[in-house]
Amino acid sequence: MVTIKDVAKHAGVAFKTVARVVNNDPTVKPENREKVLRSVEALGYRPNRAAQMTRRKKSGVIGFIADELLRIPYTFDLIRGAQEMAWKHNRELMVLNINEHKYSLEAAVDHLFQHRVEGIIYASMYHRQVSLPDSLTQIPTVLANCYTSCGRFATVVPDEELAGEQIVGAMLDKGYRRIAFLNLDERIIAAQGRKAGAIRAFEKRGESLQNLHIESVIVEQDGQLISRARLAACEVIKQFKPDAILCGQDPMAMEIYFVLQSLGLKVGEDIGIGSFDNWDLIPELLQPSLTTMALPHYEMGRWAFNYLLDERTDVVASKLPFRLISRGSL
Amino acid sequence: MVTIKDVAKHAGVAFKTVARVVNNDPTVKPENREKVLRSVEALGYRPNRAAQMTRRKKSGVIGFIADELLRIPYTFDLIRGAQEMAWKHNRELMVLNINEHKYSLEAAVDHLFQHRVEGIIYASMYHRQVSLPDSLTQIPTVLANCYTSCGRFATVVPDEELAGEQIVGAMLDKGYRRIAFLNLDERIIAAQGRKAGAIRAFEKRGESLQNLHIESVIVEQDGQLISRARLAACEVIKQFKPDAILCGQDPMAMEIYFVLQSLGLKVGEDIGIGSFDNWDLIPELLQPSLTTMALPHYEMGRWAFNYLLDERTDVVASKLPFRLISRGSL
DNA sequence: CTGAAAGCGCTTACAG
DNA sequence: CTGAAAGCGCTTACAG
Repeated sequence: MVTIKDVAKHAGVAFKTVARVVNNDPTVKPENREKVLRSVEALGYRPNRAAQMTRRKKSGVIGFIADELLRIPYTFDLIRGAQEMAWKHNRELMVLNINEHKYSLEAAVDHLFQHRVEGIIYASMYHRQVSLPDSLTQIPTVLANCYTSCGRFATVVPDEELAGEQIVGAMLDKGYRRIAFLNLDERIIAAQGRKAGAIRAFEKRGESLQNLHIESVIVEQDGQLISRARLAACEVIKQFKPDAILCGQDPMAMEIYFVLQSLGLKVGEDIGIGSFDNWDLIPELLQPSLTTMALPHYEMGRWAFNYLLDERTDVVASKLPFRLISRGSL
Repeated sequence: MVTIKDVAKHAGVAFKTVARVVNNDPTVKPENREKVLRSVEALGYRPNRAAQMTRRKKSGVIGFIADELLRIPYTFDLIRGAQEMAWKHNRELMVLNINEHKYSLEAAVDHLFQHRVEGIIYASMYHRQVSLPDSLTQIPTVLANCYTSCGRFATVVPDEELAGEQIVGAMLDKGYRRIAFLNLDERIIAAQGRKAGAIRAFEKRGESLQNLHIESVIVEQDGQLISRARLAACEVIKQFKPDAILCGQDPMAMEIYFVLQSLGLKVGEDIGIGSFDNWDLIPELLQPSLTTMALPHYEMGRWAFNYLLDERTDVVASKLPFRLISRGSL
């Protein structure tokens, strides 16, 4: 590979001058700069990042540990958000996927330490509590889409409660009066927050809570998710008679569309449907297309990166809002 | 940060001895090895990868360039496949997402060269032709899920034709006789191959091609994908009267399920449904669940990495088979 | 089995 | 504005 010395010889200057040009040091005679630039071009020189890192004693690398417990399409936006910031600020993002079988979290952290990362983003694929090794306290660390019980790390998570309030508020504002919320498992933090938000929306508007039915229809049993969404929808329609249904996630909404079609009910006309996630193609593919609360994964990725970039050390718990995407189902 | 010299002082040996222990050089007295290991543990020493790379003149890094034209959930398996191999062989995988707006391909390649990558995997998110800068010929490069017209690079792609033959063959073997294939845009290589495979399945079994209807129902117009899947399904059911429908992708199959339900037809009983992709949750969420051909993204990621690992230079065009996932719809 | 010297490709710190 | 020297934390090559 061509080095700084090769370029120097080719350009007829000292290798230090080449280093100056490559690092945009302004104190180089324009004439020499030109010469060097031409040689760089001619030889195809590119600085050796490993050597730079060694000498500078700064890696410029931020580690990103992603747990792969679930495979949810939009979660990749967390990585994307961080990566775009990294690119913009000329930093490296070193992404490591961990999962129980293949790599331990410890091994991932060790790996990142070997690369002398200047900060670590630990991101969970769904909003939940995690527990992390103590070694992470040695280095600036942010948690994205998750939190620890110890409370020693800065975190950024979706504002579940606000999301619940917003979507239910939007439904009420559209004139829907009787809302059935088919929620996720209430042991999940998301389900708790959204439930509280839904109730708050009713209370703020002085609506009677008699007109709000909340029920968990996806529950975890023995490590498996069991959905009784279709059955629950049938029952709730018959007994509670909602004029709108709020679904805990878009895939569930898809199932509800099937139920409604089988009952001869038209979404957006006979009954309104709202949901959470903005899950891949599903919202656009349904007819009518699905109004849903998009998770702020991209924004969380950015937030986490910027926290590290700004060299912050405050232990904040930042909550980012969802984005209401209005389509035809409400 | 603690260095090899700190450890040496702490252990009372020469720093070279520490290096030997860290690199598992067997020619170290067990006694000294113990001493060093204890000091490594006590001081929390971890080798500095940048310094190792600099001196070894080997980066151990493989670059992975991912085009993000589309956001298809399972495409992440391409990265996963490569990453797991990298981990296993103690290599680094440096993943760079490119997209038209943010980073140019050139910039990504330049970035990878700065890191002295020992090989590059260029992966496309859907099977298509790409064009790549000449600079990539300077370094071992494999294309995954894509190919160039120049034919200078090794490639690994899904075997579209075999997939078409397998799924249609499976349908025929189950006793379905009249099959409507609602294909993707035929300008897409996947659609071409699958069509040829479907025809071959009929021919191999001596079935009349009168009983195979193939039609493209998702087409690109002005850069936008237009799906007329629902309409086309209605028409084809009325006119061609198939006993099974093969869908070009799982999201389309979902739409067809809605159509069939509205027509009072039961999937798996009145009519069989097959599909391609194994797209995220969709196949499992449909009732009955969807039989589909899973794309070999994970396998392509592994294949590409192994090609580079084995230091191959042959310009092969490897085709990997899909996996038939049998569920309730056939 | 161990160690002192030289060197990887850069940057830092300093002299001119 | 330019350059020679020293050094980053390791590995290589060699001597003992």
